[in-house]
Amino acid sequence: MSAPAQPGSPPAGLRKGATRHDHIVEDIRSFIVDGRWPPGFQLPVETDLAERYGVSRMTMNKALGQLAREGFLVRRKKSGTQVAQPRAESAVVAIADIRDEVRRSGRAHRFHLLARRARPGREEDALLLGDAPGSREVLWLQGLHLADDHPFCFETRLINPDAAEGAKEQDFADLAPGAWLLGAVPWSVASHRVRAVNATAAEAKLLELEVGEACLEIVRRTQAAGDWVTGVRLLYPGSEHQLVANFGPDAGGGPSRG
Amino acid sequence: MSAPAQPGSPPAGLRKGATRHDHIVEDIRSFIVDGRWPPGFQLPVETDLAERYGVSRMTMNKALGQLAREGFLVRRKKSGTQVAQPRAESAVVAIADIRDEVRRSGRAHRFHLLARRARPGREEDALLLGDAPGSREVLWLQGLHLADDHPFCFETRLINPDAAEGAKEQDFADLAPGAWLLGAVPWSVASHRVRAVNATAAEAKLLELEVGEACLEIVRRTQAAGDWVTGVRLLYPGSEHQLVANFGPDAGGGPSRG
DNA sequence: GGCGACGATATGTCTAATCATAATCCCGAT
DNA sequence: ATCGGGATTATGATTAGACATATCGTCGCC
Repeated sequence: MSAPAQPGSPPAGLRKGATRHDHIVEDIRSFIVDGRWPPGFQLPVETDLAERYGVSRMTMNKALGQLAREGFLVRRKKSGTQVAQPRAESAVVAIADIRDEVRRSGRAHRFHLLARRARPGREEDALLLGDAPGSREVLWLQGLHLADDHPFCFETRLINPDAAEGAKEQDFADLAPGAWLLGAVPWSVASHRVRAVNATAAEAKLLELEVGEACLEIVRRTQAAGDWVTGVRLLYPGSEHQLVANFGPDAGGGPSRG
Repeated sequence: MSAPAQPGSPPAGLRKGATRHDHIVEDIRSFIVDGRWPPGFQLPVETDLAERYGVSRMTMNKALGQLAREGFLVRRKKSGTQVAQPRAESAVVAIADIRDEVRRSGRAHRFHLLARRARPGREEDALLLGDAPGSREVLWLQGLHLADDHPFCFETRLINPDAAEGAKEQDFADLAPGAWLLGAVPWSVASHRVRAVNATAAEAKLLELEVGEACLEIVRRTQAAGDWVTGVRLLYPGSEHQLVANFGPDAGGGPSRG
């Protein structure tokens, strides 16, 4: 192995818009991801690196701290800083917004409302909401997302009219309820569940599939201020749709870990 | 609406192990997620907040900067700091390590090797690897992950013997290749793809399903130092398996966004 | 009334310094 | 030889201060 290439050389080659610690983060990350610094590699001490890069210890600390939060480095007092071992074979997959998803593939997005009812909550609503909504009135919707007028996603949704002000007055004829809710609901903390299911006869007809064809089912429950706002089930043709992730060692210490 | 509850009150109630900026981050985040500070809400200026919390501006800056990176706040010079609008209906789903997954459900994990061959690369290998491996020799494996001796996941894998030193000598009879690779490969940057597929007759038999039943397919390609290390296809019974995520507005500015 | 320049303002970044904390090393006593 | 305790060391946290930068308002000129 011998000594890996040295960092800290380029004080001149500063890209515009990049701060010093950004530059250092990218530099060190490149050392790690391309293998020049293997897992377990012991980095020089903070003060040393700071001197090599020509920055103060605070700036170096910020850069190393960020890399540690991202999971590339492990830092322990006295022991110093080491390149992290690859963690479990875990990863993180992004679920995109439907409109963005369709548009990114270069097609036109359209929403077609199939059904809309205001009715009291039922037991079966717990499938979308986790908890039963009680006997309060809920808004129930079904619709189809189209990409270039081709079926893309079948949506079944419950909305809490108490939490989503103005929902009762919306007819959702063309506007997808998800898009409308984004602008109307004060905040959302959501939980998602992804499964594979076989298309029922009705679903197959709507999505223009064979009965029993595998579909990707995403159930999302959205809350705000303790109360549920909406629960939605999205059904994508499995052959067409896919979730993609590109990731290094860690997801980067996101917000809701507690 | 009126004035939301004030922050900065508790200088006394410091939990153990929590730093000051951690405390501030949690405090402000709670204001946002439970709706006391709605989207678009204008926060007091940094110096003001710092004074209220009894910390320096640097510490306050660290806390606000972290919340901004997490996506809860939007900061612009002169305009000040605002609570972010809920972004697209996007989310992030975690893919866990298979052993962890099984063990977390309280069952015993076991791997059963079905086939193992060293052979030249083929065109069809591109399905797992993205690119064709050329005519170099590859290691091809198939096996079944069991939870309490019940089929849990069907695995098909290609390994690059040049990148994974010692792979040729491993027989993988009991040790799952994923677990072995974690300890043998210097680093891995992986890309994942999740789809829904119908079980073929062979797959259904192995997983003890009906033919055509919906399954969750995860394809992972792992690289190290520019070369591919392994490509794997994991097939889970769709009814049994699910991916779950709990998230706020953003995934938190992870490592590989470029 | 419209347009441009300039100043005020809030955040962004960086520095040097200090204290805290945890882990390790090392040396001496038993 | 081993165990314990202090010294050492590297990171962690915090602060006050300084300068940079983007942007919003406003004032004055045309």
